[in-house]
This record gives sequence, C-alpha cells and structure tokens, in this order.
Amino acid sequence: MAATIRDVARLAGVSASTVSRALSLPGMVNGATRARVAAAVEQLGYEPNRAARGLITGRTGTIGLVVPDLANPFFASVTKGVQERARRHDVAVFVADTDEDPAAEAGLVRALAKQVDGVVLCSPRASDEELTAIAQDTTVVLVNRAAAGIPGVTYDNEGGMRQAVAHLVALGHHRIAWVGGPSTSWSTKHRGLGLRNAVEELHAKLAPVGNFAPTYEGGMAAADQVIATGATAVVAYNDLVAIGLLARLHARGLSVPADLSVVGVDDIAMSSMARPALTTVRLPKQEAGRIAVELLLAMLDDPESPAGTHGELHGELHGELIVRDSTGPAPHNQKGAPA
Amino acid sequence: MAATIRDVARLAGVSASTVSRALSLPGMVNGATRARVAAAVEQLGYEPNRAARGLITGRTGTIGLVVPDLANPFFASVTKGVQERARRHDVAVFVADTDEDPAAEAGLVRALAKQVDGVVLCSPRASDEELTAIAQDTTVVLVNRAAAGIPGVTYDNEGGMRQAVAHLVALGHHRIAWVGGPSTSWSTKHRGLGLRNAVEELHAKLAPVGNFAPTYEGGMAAADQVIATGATAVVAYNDLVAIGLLARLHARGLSVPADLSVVGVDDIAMSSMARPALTTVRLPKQEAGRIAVELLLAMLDDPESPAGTHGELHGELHGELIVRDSTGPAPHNQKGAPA
DNA sequence: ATGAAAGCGCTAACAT
DNA sequence: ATGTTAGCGCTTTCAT
Repeated sequence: MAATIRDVARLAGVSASTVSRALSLPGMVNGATRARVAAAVEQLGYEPNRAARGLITGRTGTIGLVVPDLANPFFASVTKGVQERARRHDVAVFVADTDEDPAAEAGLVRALAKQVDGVVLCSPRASDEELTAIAQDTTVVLVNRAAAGIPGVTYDNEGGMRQAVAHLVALGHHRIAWVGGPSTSWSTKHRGLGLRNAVEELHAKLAPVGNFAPTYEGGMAAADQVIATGATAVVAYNDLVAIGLLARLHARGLSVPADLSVVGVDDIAMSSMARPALTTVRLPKQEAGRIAVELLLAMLDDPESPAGTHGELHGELHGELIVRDSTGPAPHNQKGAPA
Repeated sequence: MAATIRDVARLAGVSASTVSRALSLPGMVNGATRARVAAAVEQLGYEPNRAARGLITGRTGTIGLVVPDLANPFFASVTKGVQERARRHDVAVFVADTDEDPAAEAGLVRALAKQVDGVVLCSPRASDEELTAIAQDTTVVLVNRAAAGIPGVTYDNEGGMRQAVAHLVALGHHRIAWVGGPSTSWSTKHRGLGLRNAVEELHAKLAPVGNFAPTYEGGMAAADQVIATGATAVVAYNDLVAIGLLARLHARGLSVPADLSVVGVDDIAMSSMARPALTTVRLPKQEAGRIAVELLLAMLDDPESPAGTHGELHGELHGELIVRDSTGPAPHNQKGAPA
C-alpha cells in the first residue's frame, strides 16, 4: 500500500496537520520541522492522495479538454499544447472527442464538468446561447471561438487574411477566390470578413464560392466552382481544403501555381508534403492550447469567479504567412485583369 | 451545490446506505424502495461523487493512455478508439503524450499510474525490462508491442506483409526493397521478418535498405538507396515514410508506379490524398484502442490480478491490403528479372 | 431488507 | 508554530 500522511507524520515525529502544512503552506512551518517532514516524505515515497484532497478542497487537480476530432491534425496539436502546459502545473487532463457531433457536444461537456475543475472547449460547434448556459455552472475557456463573456484564445483571422492577400496581390493577382468552411464556423465568418477588407484595401476583387466541409473532400468539391470564377488565386478555409483543391485542380489539368495560386490556413504537417508544397497562414496551434490552460488556471485560482467576471480574459494569436510552391506570379493573360 | 447521497436518502425516506445499495447492488433492495430512490435521484439530479467513492473503493474510474506523439495520425486514431470505448464504460481517460522522448516515458507512466486504475501504453519505446518493472506495480496493457507476461493488442505484421508481397509478385515484381523503421521498433522487426518469409515463399528477392526515422523525412532519406537496389517495388515501414519516398522519387524523376511501385503500412488519411494515392496495408487503429480498453477493464475487474496472471490476455488484429495508384505492373526490362 | 456506525486520506477550523 | 478535532461524500461491516 502507498504511504499515507499519517505514516509520514509518525516517521517525522509530528502530527498529520503539520505534514499537510509543510507540503502546502511551507511558510507556516518551522524550517527544521519542514526538513524532517521532507525527509520522511522522501523516505516513504509519499504522494498525497488526490481523491482525498479533492474531497475536502473541492478541487480535483484535473481539467477537461473537448475537441471535435482528435484525428484532425489541427486539434491534435492544440491537444499537445494543453497537455504540455497542464503537466507543467501538475494538472491532469481528461480528453474528450465529440467525433464532430454537435449534438453530443453539450452533453459531453456537462458530463466532463462534474469530474474536473474546468474545461477547455476547442472550436465548439454549439450556439452562443448553449455556450453561455454551460459557462454558467462550469469554468470554461474557449479556443478558436469567441463568445460574449467567456474567456478564450482566438486567432487574428483578419490579420492572417491580410497577409495572404498582400502576398497574392504582390504576385500580380487581382481576382481572388475564397472557399469558405462550414457556415456555422466562427472562423469562416472572420476569415471571410478579413478577406473582404484586405481585398478592398489592396484594390483586388474577391470571388466567394460558398461553404464547404472543412475537409479534403470539401476542397475537391469546391475546385470546379473556383475555376469557374476566373480567379487566378484562391484562398481556402484551411489546409485540408486547399489540398483537396490541389488534387481536383490537377485532375482538371490545371497547373499550380502557373494557372492558379493556392493558399491554405493552419500549416498542418501535411501541407509541406503536398505537391506543390502549400503556401499557408501558419497558426500557432500548440500555443493556443498552452494559453488556454493558463487562462483556465488563472480563473480557477481567482476567488472572484462569478460567471462573466473573467470576460475580459482573452488571448489573441497571430498567424504567419508561410510561402511555399503553391503560389506564384499571376498568369499574364488572365481573365479580369486590367487591359 | 450538487446533491449528496444524504439529500437523496432524506427525500426517499431511507438511509444513505440504502441509497448506496440501490445504486450499486440493486438486487439487494426491495423493488418499491428502489423505485423511490430512483425517483429521488432523478428529481435531485444526483450523481455520486467519484472522489468520495474512490477514496473508499480504491478505484478511480479513470484509466491512463500514454502515446509517443498525438500529432502522429496513427496515435491519434488509437486514442480515439480508447476514448470511445472508455466512455461507453463510463470511465474517463487521462491522455499523456511523451513527445517521442523515450527517457520521459517511464516517469510519465509512473506519475500517471498513481492517479488511475490502469494504463494503456501505446507503442512504448521502453525496453522489455522497464516494461516488466512497470507492470509489476501497475495494471498495464500494451498496444502495438508484445512483451512477455504483459497483456496487449498487436497487429499481425507477418500476415500484412504477406498480402503486400503477394500483390506485388502478382504484378510481376521480383525484387522488392524494404525500408525499415527505427531499429528498436518492435514492428520493424516483425514486418522485416514477415517480408523475408513471404518473399521466400513466393520466390522473389528482398533488398533491405536499412533503418530510417518513421517519418516523411525518413522516406526522403531512404529513396536514393531504394533506387540503387534496382528493385521495381518497395515496401515502406509506414505511410509517412512511403509518402516521403514518393516525394524524393518524384524529385529524382522516377515515376510511380511506372518505374517503381510503392507500398505503405497504416492507411492514415493522408495516404489517399497522396499523389499517386498510396497502396497500403490498412491497420485497424481505433479497434486496437477499443480492445486495449476491454482488456484493461477485464484485468481490473478480475480479482486475481497478480502480475503475470493475465499474460495470456492478448488480441491480434489483422491488416487489410488497400490497393491504390502507387502500385502497378513491373516494368518490362527490369533489372534482375528472369531472362 | 434496512439502518447505524465507522472510516477511507486528507485539510481546515479551532485550540494551545 | 504545532496538535486536536471534525468532517468532506461515500461504501461497508455489523446489527437488527
């Protein structure tokens, strides 16, 4: 059996409470005593029982993480970041995968919530109302989604899109197609907005081709519509979509970037392996996970935690344009080019 | 505050012990009483406090999962399988990522072990001795690795390799190169063995080109040596390596499958997106995770659990050959072909 | 079939 | 600065 606090107390010749204090409030105990306790702890290999501690403190030392799909490299990276930072704080993390099922999401979060101190919700598919309701009785931090009054970490989608457009315009592109992700997606909305602004500022034209699944298949499905717009460049919702685009464009006999330049978002590992390698806006994925943990822990430590108090807690991360082979100069005789 | 067992007891007009029994040993309590308790539970939305229960039963209702790298699609899939099955049993899972650091592995497992009922170790990099030591004081199940006396689930590497070779031989290939993974990898060893046997049975020749990192870069590094063997087909350690191979072969001006056929292992999502799409041996990844959970839970439920007793507990999963565009008929004037 | 009592390992008043 | 006491929410003897 594992040693208990009483074993340590006996060995150190003190009471259990002193051991408890020596461990959690070292300042309150005499240096010599503290040393004796430390020695006893060491000798016995004592580790406090978390369940017992949790029973009385009401804290479990555990946080939850909910992601739509672990098999999606973007979410896998965020998860790595969460892991790493949580471990540093000696906090364990329960990971739950909703399998992209929006209906299962809320239930899962609520079930998780009972077993943890707080929850990191990554790219939740739920409505703002549902999120607010959940945040009522649970400490929640959002990743890749903003919702009024709930702390979180998001990406500067506008800035990222501006970089992409600036790059394309510098290459001589004037007509840029945009393949959006799911219409319910928060980032689709903001990327679209950013694109619209950037294109206007830089005197180019935007040709949105609608909403598609945020997957390889989505990209395949969008490709022909992209071609039909007559654009010489296309920005895709994310890298997966961009790679699907690449595949279908190739099948249609178009060459990238000679005929059409392609830009993705995320910079997943696959993007540098694509042919041609994909120009993309790199999002700091692990960093988002790390910040989310810090935010959550800060909320937990702050005694004043009535829902909403932490609304101002918010991190914003910036994307970085990574230029690879899928973007190049605009073709000379492009449709829609100035005469 | 959440309702406690006493609240339920009061509302149902029984004692706390009766509520406890009604919940965990329904057979021991009168039907009518049971119904009253159930009603009270329902009305109060009561959920037993796991920490309190764990304190007395010694079980946490939590298992641990250790993987080398969550960003690797193979491990992400296994993790999904573990998740899904654990949830079905109302068991939570702590996920830990060692970041491919073999040195961190053992420590992580031991730290995890104190907080969970058992641990699923996926593709551990540790030595057999270390694993045995860990299994001494923790309930452990291995995935993708066999070690004496420790239950686990593995893949039938030999069978998978035989399918790949049969496919290639049928296409007229006689000389097959083999790009192995890390020399310490259990699957490298068994895939190599399977290949050797299959090639002998089918009267072909094997040309091993050594050990490489199980990554895209590893495949790039191996490609030129593969070409030098004069083989008309190559089997790669896994899909990532095969895709790296594809990239470097393309750069060298070789065409796949016209000049060289390429086969991978795993069937990660990326494989069907590669150009040409990759022929591969599909491994049931999520299934491995599911079985591991069942194994672990079975061990936990079985009172007789002295280490080693469960050594015979073992699942073996079979791969399935998925033929795509990266394999084709052997070139006519191949080197090493019969005259 | 049910209740009363004890206690899991720990922390947090309350004493001293 | 340290010890004593009580009790977190639950399960489990032991009675009845």
